[in-house]
Amino acid sequence: MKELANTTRDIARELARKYSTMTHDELDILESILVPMKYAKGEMILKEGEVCQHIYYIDRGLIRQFYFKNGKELTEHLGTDHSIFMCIESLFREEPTRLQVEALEPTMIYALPKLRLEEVALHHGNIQILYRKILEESLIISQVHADLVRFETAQDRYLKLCKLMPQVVLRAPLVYIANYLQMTPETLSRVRAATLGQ
Amino acid sequence: MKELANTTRDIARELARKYSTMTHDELDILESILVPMKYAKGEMILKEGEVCQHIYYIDRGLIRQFYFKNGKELTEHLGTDHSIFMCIESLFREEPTRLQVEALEPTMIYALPKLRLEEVALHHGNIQILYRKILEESLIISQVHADLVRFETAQDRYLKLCKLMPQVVLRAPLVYIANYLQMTPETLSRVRAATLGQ
DNA sequence: CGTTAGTTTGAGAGGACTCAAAGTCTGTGG
DNA sequence: CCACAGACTTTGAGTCCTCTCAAACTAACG
Repeated sequence: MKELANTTRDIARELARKYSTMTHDELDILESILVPMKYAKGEMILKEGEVCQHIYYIDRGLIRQFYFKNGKELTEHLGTDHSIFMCIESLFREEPTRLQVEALEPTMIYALPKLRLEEVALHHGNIQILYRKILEESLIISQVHADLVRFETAQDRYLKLCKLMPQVVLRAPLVYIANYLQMTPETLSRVRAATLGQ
Repeated sequence: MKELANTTRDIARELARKYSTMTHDELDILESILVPMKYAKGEMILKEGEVCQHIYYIDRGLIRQFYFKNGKELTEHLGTDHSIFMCIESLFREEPTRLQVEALEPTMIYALPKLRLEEVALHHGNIQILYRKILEESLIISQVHADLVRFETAQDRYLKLCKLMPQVVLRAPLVYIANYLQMTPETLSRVRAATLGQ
């Protein structure tokens, strides 16, 4: 248990450093609301119909968020070490998700419960700022992803993703990368074959 | 001037109602930081290279956000009455925008200066909540738009936009709607011709 | 070491693009 | 109030990228 507690503090520090600054008290509070969660490869982190109540921070691992559209599974997001994800509509509207989340590797997550985070944000300026920065960063990421797929050929989308998220490209199965880039697995396979030199 | 002040209060109430609740004091503060701005058709609201310092609330009018990519103008967003927009990367990173904003109709805007908003959010819980809800809503909207263009034919994208933003479809020039939906103007024109019955 | 999931390769079809030209609308000035 | 210039939209023809369907191949896991 000692070791777990230490790690939780590490993550609190990591979050503080990335998104804000913290007094010792605030760091204690942040640490106290973090929830460590461990998932095996293939395990579901959030299933359709559940309500998302956390902002998730991936310590180590790989996840995909996906949903069904016209009977097909679409990949909304791929996330890896040291990044944030959440099921936006479910989290903020407190409704059941359409977005499901699956661990593609053994994955260690530290979750911030939204309700607790909002409580402490009211009285602790730096945590308020942390929460806001997390939302801001998510907005920027969604904008960058939108740009990634806008008016680009399949090949260019892939090459840009390689630069933007090299870890994801190396570690995620081709099907999900293809899906995330809005192309079929066949097309991505051909793009890769054509790209080998570059 | 009397009339302008009244209108500013109206907008403060509108924002309070949409995004949070407010004490009288908080409503006064919110009103005091709102900046009314008026633009003629075709006028630029934000030019490339300027730093976005406000969250904009459209009282009446129509705007488009666009940027250049591979020498072409791409429409990132179309916004109309009673909606929020901002140049996300510029606003949060305090960098010059790549995103420009143009008024497509005579447009009345009330702007929230980010710096002032952050100041008052630190000490006024309801304004903090308002700010957060605005960010949350923006995230949801960007997700909905991402879904709109994912694995859909040109025709389906258009039909869905008609349901989602009918005012925009009625009032914006075809070129920008086409661009926003990730198709050429020619394609949208053909889609419309094929859709007349429906 | 077999079974199944995941990836590659092939052939053919189709949606959306490009380039080009004609047609229509809008607003300004005579 | 009409005429004209410029902007916007429509229509056409041909091409190409990506999709679909199908089958072979490879890798991963028990």
